Amino acid sequence: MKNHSVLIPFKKHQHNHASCVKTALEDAEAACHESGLRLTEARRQVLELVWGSHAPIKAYDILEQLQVKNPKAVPPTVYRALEFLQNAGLVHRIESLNAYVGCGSPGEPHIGQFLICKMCGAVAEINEPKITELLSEQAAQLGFATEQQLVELKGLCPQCS
Amino acid sequence: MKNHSVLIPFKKHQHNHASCVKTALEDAEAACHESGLRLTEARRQVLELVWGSHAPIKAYDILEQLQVKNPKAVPPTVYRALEFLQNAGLVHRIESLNAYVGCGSPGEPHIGQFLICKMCGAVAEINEPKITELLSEQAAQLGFATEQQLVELKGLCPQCS
DNA sequence: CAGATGAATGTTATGTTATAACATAGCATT
DNA sequence: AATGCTATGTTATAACATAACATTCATCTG
Repeated sequence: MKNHSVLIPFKKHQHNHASCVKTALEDAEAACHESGLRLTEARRQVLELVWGSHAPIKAYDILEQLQVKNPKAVPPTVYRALEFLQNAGLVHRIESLNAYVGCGSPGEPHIGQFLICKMCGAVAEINEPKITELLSEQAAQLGFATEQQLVELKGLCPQCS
Repeated sequence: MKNHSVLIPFKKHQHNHASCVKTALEDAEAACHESGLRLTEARRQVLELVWGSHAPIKAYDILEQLQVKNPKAVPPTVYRALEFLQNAGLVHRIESLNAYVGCGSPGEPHIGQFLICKMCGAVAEINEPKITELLSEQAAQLGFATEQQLVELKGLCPQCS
């Protein structure tokens, strides 16, 4: 029984990484075209690097890799691209790691919940309305009007536990 | 009807800040004595500064205030104290703000959930088992064994909304 | 197609957050 | 007093992020 709320499942070791990145980039192109956003070369390259690592990747690691193809890349280059990609709903920032992951449902802004494996670093993104609703509801009982939710769970993924 | 799961409620403007800090420090002393931990002067001072600000306070702001009383304080002074206080369950780090708040139930390690007001910066800490359980449960359905939970909601507190 | 406009990128510098690594001091037990 | 452990002092630097201003590029408009 497939759980449709899983946006990025934990990956099997053997999955075809190259084609999975390719698909993500094509989806991103489509989503940007759809909404009139410009997925420029710099942005596309950063997105490719983010997807290239299934574990969350840090800004300066992106920078280092980016500099191979683009020697004049500097921190603002990366942070600007990441900002764009986050606004476009193409990547998420993992607050507890200062790192970034590709988003599982590009183009549709949504509330993501993240499961982060302490052992292998893999991340799964889920979008479980039950969680979202319970959180908003509990907050509302205290008179708090929720605008953003941050949910990050750390533990062991199926393969590591 | 009081909700016992609220560990640190949003404060009224008029509450007696000084006595509220004093109580927190006394509780901390007691909790440390209980568990054989040493609440040294440096640690006590940092804890006092954290409680002195009801909004989350940043490490370098703590440092600046600490230096008034202790001119040789440097970043490691503060970060070591904060690490101790976190392990002792006396303060929590708010990941999305890189800042720290006093813990509402000192000494008892627990999973805290935070409501953060975007307007005034106030934070409320709750500990709602329903949330904790739902998160663990949903994760478990994907074969993920949760060890830590991070829940931070941003929005407007009762006074600001 | 020339010129205007705004978005994107280049560039330099710096701000902010956090830790490594090693030396010294303080405290508790023998 | 000698030992060993915990805490603190000290210096330096690592890691993360943005400000501010200059330049280039794409797109539109007349």
